[in-house]
Amino acid sequence: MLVEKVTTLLRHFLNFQQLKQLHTLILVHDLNHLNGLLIHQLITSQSTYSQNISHYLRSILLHLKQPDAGSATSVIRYFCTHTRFQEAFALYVELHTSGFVPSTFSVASALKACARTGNKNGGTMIHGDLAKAEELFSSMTNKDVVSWNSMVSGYSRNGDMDKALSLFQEMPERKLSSWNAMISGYVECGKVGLARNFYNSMPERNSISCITMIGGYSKCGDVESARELFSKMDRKDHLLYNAMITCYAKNSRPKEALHLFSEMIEPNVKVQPDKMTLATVTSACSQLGELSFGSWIHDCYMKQLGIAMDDHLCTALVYLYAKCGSIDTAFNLFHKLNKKDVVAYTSMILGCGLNGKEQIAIKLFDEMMESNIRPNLLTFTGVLTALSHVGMVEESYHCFNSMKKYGLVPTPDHYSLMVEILGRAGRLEEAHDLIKGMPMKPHAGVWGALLLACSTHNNVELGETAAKHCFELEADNSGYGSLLANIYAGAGRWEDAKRLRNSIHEKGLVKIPGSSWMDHMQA
DNA sequence: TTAGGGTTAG
Repeated sequence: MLVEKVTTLLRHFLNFQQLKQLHTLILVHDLNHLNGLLIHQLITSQSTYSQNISHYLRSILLHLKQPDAGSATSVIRYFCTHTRFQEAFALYVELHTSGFVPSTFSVASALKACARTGNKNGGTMIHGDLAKAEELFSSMTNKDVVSWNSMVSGYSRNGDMDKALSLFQEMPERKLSSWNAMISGYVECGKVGLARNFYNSMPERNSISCITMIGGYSKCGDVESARELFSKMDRKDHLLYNAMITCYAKNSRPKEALHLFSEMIEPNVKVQPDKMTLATVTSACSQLGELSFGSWIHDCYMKQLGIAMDDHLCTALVYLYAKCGSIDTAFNLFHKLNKKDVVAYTSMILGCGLNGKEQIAIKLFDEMMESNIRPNLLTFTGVLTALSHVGMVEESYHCFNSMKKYGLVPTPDHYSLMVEILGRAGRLEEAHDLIKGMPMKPHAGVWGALLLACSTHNNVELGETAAKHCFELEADNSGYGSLLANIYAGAGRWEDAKRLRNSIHEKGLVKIPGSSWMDHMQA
């Protein structure tokens, strides 16, 4: 009697409070099988993400003695559709450790969350669950397209394209989304050519197929192929524009990104941008140091379109303002973030480090460490840049050496910064030793930093060594020759200086503005 | 009652 009553009630539209009351009823009367329905209603009654609901959903699931796969999948998907991939994956791990038996659907959802958070280790963990899911799948009597697709996407997200392909070929009725899952898998493992073969042989395509391909070309730097596919699409929605604008921005072609954006909003095209478009366009502005266009987006355009701020867009603006030296505005936005993550902190640290606010950059880094936010390679670029400007050698060493604590391997750029720091302090031999001990081949920027230091400290011998490497690595950059000539002149070796300057002149080399070590200082 | 494919920030 009660069961029917609660079930009927659950099929009606109820608000959060009413659903909570029903949940109490379910708990008291041990009507566990109704939890799935309750969870579904809780999710569908919400149009936006809410912290409240999210906590509540988690607690319902985790208090179940045996959470069913359907409910678990619904909640994981709730997090995913609201781009809370970390929460989605964390929930899956929690369920897993409490003995939850995964289904094909829950595995596919968890893998999606994993892929979007860049969590490779998680993918490996789920691999084991995938085998269980496959068992479950083979025992299913009436497999529908959704279950087939879940298996295909499960394997393709896990990088097992052989299995994904054989399942795909076995599928009785392939849908558009099945093809898209295959394309996405090949793109993910860097096989963009194979992805393109699939794309070409598809019976029909939608904008998702095209977006996936553009993303693949973007990742491998093939902007031209991306543009070719983009141009061929006759109906272009804002998602397609977003993908292409992102492709330009990610491949350091910010001008083309802005150009395509202006094309998108032209009166005769008039595709409505969303917050993703604006986040990407803001990023293109940052690359160009184009503050006026970016602040127009912030001050006018968002209001005009009725687009609300979100953390991604806000972070893009934080970096724009910080990089352009408007540290106060950057800070105001930074404090408005719902969640200050590694990207937000790094944006502030980089911006402050570049604009003479070194102490603030260092303070932000400490604050970030105290909040247990894991730094990444770019965070260290930011903090080392700040430290280099104030000449804090021992702190820099400490910082540089702490990278491995976070599983980070310093890149040649980080070595460049250390060489610059040691060089400024006049510790040239030490800088040279650091270069000699590098586990990878130093690029011209590393030797360039040493060469620059040798010129400020008048060290001819080491300067010659550094210059020799620079010439080898970047033969067409005359900046290095000029630096060495200055060193000769400073040491009174006028003949050598003259000889070098003449040879630069003869080769017709023009000093390239912003050589690579300058880029490191200004990037 | 639910479950599958894509694009955003340093």
